[in-house]
This record gives sequence, structure tokens and C-alpha cells, in this order.
Amino acid sequence: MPVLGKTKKHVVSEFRCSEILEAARSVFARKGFNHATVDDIADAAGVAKGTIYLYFPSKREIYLETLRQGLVALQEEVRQSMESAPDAAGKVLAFIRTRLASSERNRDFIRIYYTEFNNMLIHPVHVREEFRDLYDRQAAALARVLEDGIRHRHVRELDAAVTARIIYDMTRGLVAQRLLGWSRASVDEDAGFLFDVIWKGVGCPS
Amino acid sequence: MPVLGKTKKHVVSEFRCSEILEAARSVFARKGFNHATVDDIADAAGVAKGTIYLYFPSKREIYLETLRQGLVALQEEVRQSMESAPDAAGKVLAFIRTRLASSERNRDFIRIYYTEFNNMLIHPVHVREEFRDLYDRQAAALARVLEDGIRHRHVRELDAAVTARIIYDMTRGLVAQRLLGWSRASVDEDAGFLFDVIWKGVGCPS
Amino acid sequence: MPVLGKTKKHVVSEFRCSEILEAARSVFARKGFNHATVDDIADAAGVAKGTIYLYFPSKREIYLETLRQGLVALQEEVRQSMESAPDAAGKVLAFIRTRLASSERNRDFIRIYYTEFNNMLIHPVHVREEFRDLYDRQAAALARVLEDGIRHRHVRELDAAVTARIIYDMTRGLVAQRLLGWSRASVDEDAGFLFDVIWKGVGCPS
Amino acid sequence: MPVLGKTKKHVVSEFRCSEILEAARSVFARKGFNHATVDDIADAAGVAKGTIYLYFPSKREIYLETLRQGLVALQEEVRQSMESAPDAAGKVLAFIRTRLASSERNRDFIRIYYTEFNNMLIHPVHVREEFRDLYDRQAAALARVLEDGIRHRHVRELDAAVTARIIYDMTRGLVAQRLLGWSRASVDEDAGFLFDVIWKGVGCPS
DNA sequence: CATGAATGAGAGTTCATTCAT
DNA sequence: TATGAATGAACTCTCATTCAT
Repeated sequence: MPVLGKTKKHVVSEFRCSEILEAARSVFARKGFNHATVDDIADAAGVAKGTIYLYFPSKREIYLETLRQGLVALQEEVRQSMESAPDAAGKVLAFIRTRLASSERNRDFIRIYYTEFNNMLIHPVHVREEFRDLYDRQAAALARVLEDGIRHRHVRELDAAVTARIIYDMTRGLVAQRLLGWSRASVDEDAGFLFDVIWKGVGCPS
Repeated sequence: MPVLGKTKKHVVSEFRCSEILEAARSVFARKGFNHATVDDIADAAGVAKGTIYLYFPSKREIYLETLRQGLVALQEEVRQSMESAPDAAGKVLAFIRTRLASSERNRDFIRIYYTEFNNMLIHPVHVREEFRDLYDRQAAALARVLEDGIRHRHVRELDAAVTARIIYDMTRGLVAQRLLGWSRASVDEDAGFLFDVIWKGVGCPS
Repeated sequence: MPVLGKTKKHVVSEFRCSEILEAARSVFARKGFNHATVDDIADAAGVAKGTIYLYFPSKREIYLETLRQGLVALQEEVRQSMESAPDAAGKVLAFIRTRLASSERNRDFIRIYYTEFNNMLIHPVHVREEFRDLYDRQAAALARVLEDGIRHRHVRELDAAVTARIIYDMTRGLVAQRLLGWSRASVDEDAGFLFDVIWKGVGCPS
Repeated sequence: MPVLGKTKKHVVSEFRCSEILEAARSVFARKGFNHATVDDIADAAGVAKGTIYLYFPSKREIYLETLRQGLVALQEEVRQSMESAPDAAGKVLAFIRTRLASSERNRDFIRIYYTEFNNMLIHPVHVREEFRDLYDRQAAALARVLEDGIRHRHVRELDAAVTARIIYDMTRGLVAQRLLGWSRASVDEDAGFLFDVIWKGVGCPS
């Protein structure tokens, strides 16, 4: 009631929200959007079905929120680790390694992410601008790194935008391979190897 | 009637099958598996809904069959074009270029393929061994090319299996980018650029 | 298949439609729109719930169709009986008597009709033009009768439109009273009395 | 505190009650019983949803209370204005005019009233005796006026009870027409015209 | 073989009511 | 007394699958 009263309610509400989101993430990852039912999520969250709708307007919105949350967290993690690296090579390696490492930790999110990413292919129209933006922003950051590298003669002359996307895709592909259990190497080994290939391909020979 | 009668029936049956599959491919590509209804497919194929079930046991099975058919065709096309190339570099370029070109021609299939491929991540249990095999076989072919290249000193020493998969992924990523309209370059330009990056990364410096 | 084949299917379809409508009429009359469930209607019609949706797009549409059908039938009956009457007095009496008699025979429809009519008061915006039209048309017919009567000096000088509506309302009120069991007189007695009051009120004194 | 405390509580309680009822009346009039939610009412009343249930046992009971309140007020108003009139004609005119005038002022209540009145047709069993009584009492008062009129030779010989109900219905019909915006005349004009028709119909010719 | 009407389990969503605070 | 978060039964509507013709 006094100062923290309101905050307390807010906190409880946020807690419920995140409880539901966590449950939803797990259910969506296990069953996919269509096979997951709102009852599944409610059961997993330990609340009644109706409670779900106090916090989210629709099943789809829960899904998108899990996606949004995970994306933002992933991108922030990647951004920070890239920032700490001194030069283009370090930043590219940080990009790869952080994404690989984060994917190991957030397997549920990654499962959802990869599915949704590919649904963009089926229904490009329905894709929220928001998600396109998140992708674009990170691809752009990577491109800027490459451009800097080109200026410093660490990276050979090439189309930074296209190359950035290719690096992005290679990393995505490697994450997928690891998720499918097709690689038994450690995160660092896989990251190191991918970086090696990339850097040989794009780095300055000197 | 006896001997040839059966054959004739068989032919008619196969024709119906492929009619339905073609319709299904188009519908699935447009709407995705879940939003496509059996009615949609029946309408597109110009048959009654019940007829569908004379040829396929379930909606899912139709879906998988469109996938199987497309995969086999794509892989055969790629295999042939790689065979015609003289050396490792040519084979890798052929791999990339053929996949890009084929994807332009079979957009419906590609849409389905990319979605299903990622559902493998969500429901690894349900994945037909068959599809894993098709992937593995092509990755293995690419790996053999790299191994040959290594023997001939055209490719530097590296893990051929992992590298093959990375090349596979890069190509997949580029196909996706083109499907999403994120590249305005021609197939040959995109293929050439990707090959360039790869070859710089994996080719022998000499 | 030949000439009547199509007709046969059509007939079956129309039969189902009317079966469902009949069931719906009974259910709606008993429970009102909101308390009636689609399951109720399906049960009453002896079909599965899904079958309902083969013939009608929504519960509301079923409701409106029962209303529409009943209205059209009632109005046609009234129209014909008025046509047969020779003069204004006869036509007004025919109007009253036919509506009373029809209401006795179609109690289910009348229950629905009266409810919906009053919902127009709550949500005037949602009223289908169609239903307004049906009302207007009959009120207009009654008004024309009065105008004719005025010309022939059988009806005194008055606003035919407003008076027509008042006669309409009086009849509606009497129907409601009978439905509620508030009158024990016969249709003819009630009709005769109402006509007497009206005609004294609007007829020429001579 | 003891003696007056209770009273004070009572006063507060009654105040809350009427606040809620006022809000409910507005909401029910706007949306109808079924589309109005308890949340709507709570919001309109500026209290929490739970509070509603401290004062009323159910949504339906709130509804009925708005109806009861409005009916009692309307009838009292009508009763008083009829009392002030000197003779049968004046009393009938007062009945009509007061009902029309009151309806203009209490449109929310009238909307609710007219809907519920007709639901009596659908679910006669559920009708509270109370509402029947209120109707009967007023119809009886009107009938007594007519009987008096008959005794004084101001009204011709007729069935006073049935006629009273007819007058009641005509008035109700006119109120509905005005509510629907089908009349552009003033209250007095419409009341005057209706009275004219009625009185010609039931008054003594002399 | 082909049909398409019929089925009914199951989905997402709403909201009157309750109850711990 | 007042709150509003939580509940869960009940609703409408969908659609893969079946089967009598």
C-alpha cells in the first residue's frame, strides 16, 4: 500500500508472466506451435487455463513473446561479447562463439527460433517487422565490423553486407548441427574451426 | 486384360498420385502444413476429398511424400552436375550453383523443405530415417570431393565432414536469403561469390 | 446422375437444411438465442455438431434464417388474406385475424420474433436492413389500405403511416397477450374486439 | 456509534448499491444482458469486480433490480399523474403522456425493460411474479378508470380489462417507435394522436 | 474406383463467480 | 469492507477421417 505496495503487485504480475513464458517456451520447444495447446502451457505453468489469458491476449502472442524475449537476450549477449573484442577477427570469433555458447544454454528458445525463422519463408507477409529488424540490426553490426576490418586491411575488399549474412548463416547452420547432435566437438572447437574457414575466406592474406 | 490390365491400373493410379502431389505441393507451399486443409488439396487436385484417402493414408503422409519427391529430384540434379565437373573446385561450384538454380525453379518445394527441415529440430524423434539419410548422403558426397581435393593438394588439410556440412549450410542460407528476396544478384553472381569465400577458406593457398 | 440426379442431392440438402432449421426454431424458442447451444440444435436435429456447420456458417446465421423464414411466411399469409378482403375494413380485420391465427400455429417462431424485435431496441445498428424492410413493407401495405379507405370516406382523415403502425402494434400486443395466456377468448373474438376498437377509432362515423 | 453506526453503514451500503445499479443500467442498456460483463459494470461503477458481489448475488439479480427499480418509479409517476386528472379521458391521456415522457427521460431503463418484457415470452416460467404483479396492477388501474368512465357514460360499454391491456400495448408500441426514432413528432403530439384514436374507439359518441 | 456428407474430438477463448489478502 | 487475480466450465467453430452410395 505505501510505496512498495504497488511495486509488489507489479512484481507478482511480472513473476506470473515469466512463469507462463518459461512454461510456454518449454512446451513450444517440445511440441511446436501447433501441437502445443494452451492447456499444455497452463499445466506446465501450474495455473488454470483462464489465468493465461489474464497475461496474454492469445496463444500466438505468448509464442511471439517467447521469441522476442529470447532474441533480445541473445542479441544483447552477442553485442556485448563483440564489443569486448579488440579487432575485426576477435569480433567475428566472438560473434560465432557467443551464439554457439548461448544456443547450448537456451535450447528451448533455439528450437522455437529456428522454426519461426523458417516460417518466414512460408508466410513472409506475416512476419513482424520487429523480428526482421532484430535480424537486420545484428547483420548490420557484423557488416560494420567487416567494413572496419577492410579499412584496417584486416579484411579483404568484399561486399560487407552479403558477407555478413553468409557468416550469420554459417553460424546458424552450425548451431543447428549441434542441436541435432551432429557434432561432438566442443563449442570452442566448432567455433574455432568455423572462424578459421571464414577468416581464410575473408581475411587479408598478409 | 490380366497382365496389362494391372499395369494400366497402375499407370492410372500413379497419375492420380502425382496429380494430388502436385496440388498438395502448391497448397503446402502457400499455406504451410497446418493451415493447408485436405479440402484445399482436393480442390486444387480437382478430385473429391475421399479420393485423396484412396491414395494416401493421411495428410501428413502426403506432405512427407512431396518432401521426399522433391528431395530426391534435387539431389539427383545436384549429383549429376557435380559429376560433370572435373575437379574439386568445379564440383563445389556445381553444388552451390545447382542448388541455387534448382531452388529458383522449385520454390514450392523449397518452402516446404525449409520448414520441414527445421521441424526435425523440434521433433527429432519423428524424423524419418529416410530424410536423415538423404541429407547424409549428399553431405558425404561433398565430403568425398573435399577429401579428393585434399589428396590432390587443391584443398588444404581440414575435417572434410564438418566442412562439407558448413558448405551445405552456407548454401542453404543463401537459398533462404534469395527466397526471402534479400538478394538481388543473379544465381551465378551469388553462387560465384559464395564459392569465392569458400574456396579462399578451404582451398590451398598455392 | 441423369437429369434428376442433381436435383436429388439438392433435395436432400434442402431437407437437411429445413430439418436443422426446424430443430433450431424449437430450441431457440425454448431457450432464447444465448442459452441455446449449437449442441442443443444438433441434438434436436439428430445430427452431429459438425453437420450443422455444413449448412450454416454460424449459430447466429441459423437464428436469422429461422427469423427470416418465419417472417416471410407470416407476411405472405397476411398479404394474401388482405388481398381477398373487399374493402378497408375487411382488410384491417384480415390483417388482425390472420396475424393472430398464424401466431397460434407458429408459436416457436413468434417467440423468436418477439425477442429479436425488441433486441432492435438495444442494438438498432445491428439490425439487418432486410428485417427493417419486411416490417416497413407490411406497415406500408396497411397504410395504403387506410389511404384508400380515406379516399372512399370509409376512414376518417388521419396520418395513415402513424396509424398503420399503431394498428400493427396493437396486433402485436394482442398476440403477445395470447401467447402469455392472458386471454381466454378465441382468435376470432379477440380479433373482432380489436377491430371494433380500431374501427371506432379510425372509421368514418357515418 | 452503535445505534447510528449501523444506520450509517446502511446508508453507505445503499449508496454503493445505487451506484452499482446506475452503472449497470447504463451498461445493460448499451450492450444488453448477455454482452454486458460484470467487469463492464464494475468499471462503470468505479469499484472492483469483487465488490459487486458484496451487494448483489449475481449478474442476473443486478439486472432484475434495475428493472424493478425502473418499473416502480415509472408506475408511481404514472399513478400520480393519473390521480391528478379529473375524469376518465384525462386519466387515459395522462397515462399515455406520462409513459411517453418518462420513456424519453429514462431511455436506459426503457431499453432494458422492453427486452426483458419480451424474454417473458421466451421463458415464462422464469418470470418473477413480482413483474407480473406490477403489470397487472397498472392494467387494473387503467381498467378501473374505464369502468368509472362507463358508469359516467363517458366510455361506451366494453370489456374494460381487455381494453385496458390494448391501451397499454398501444402505448408501449408508441414508446418503442419513438425509441427507434420512427417518429419525429413531440411527446404531446404523439400522445394527443394516440389518445384521439383511442377515445374515438372507446369513448361515448355523444 | 470415386464421391462428399457426416462425424466428433479437440482447439482457443470468455467470463461469472470465488476467495486469499 | 474492498480487492482483483485466479478459476474452470462452457462456448463456438474446425477439419482429418470415414463410409454408404
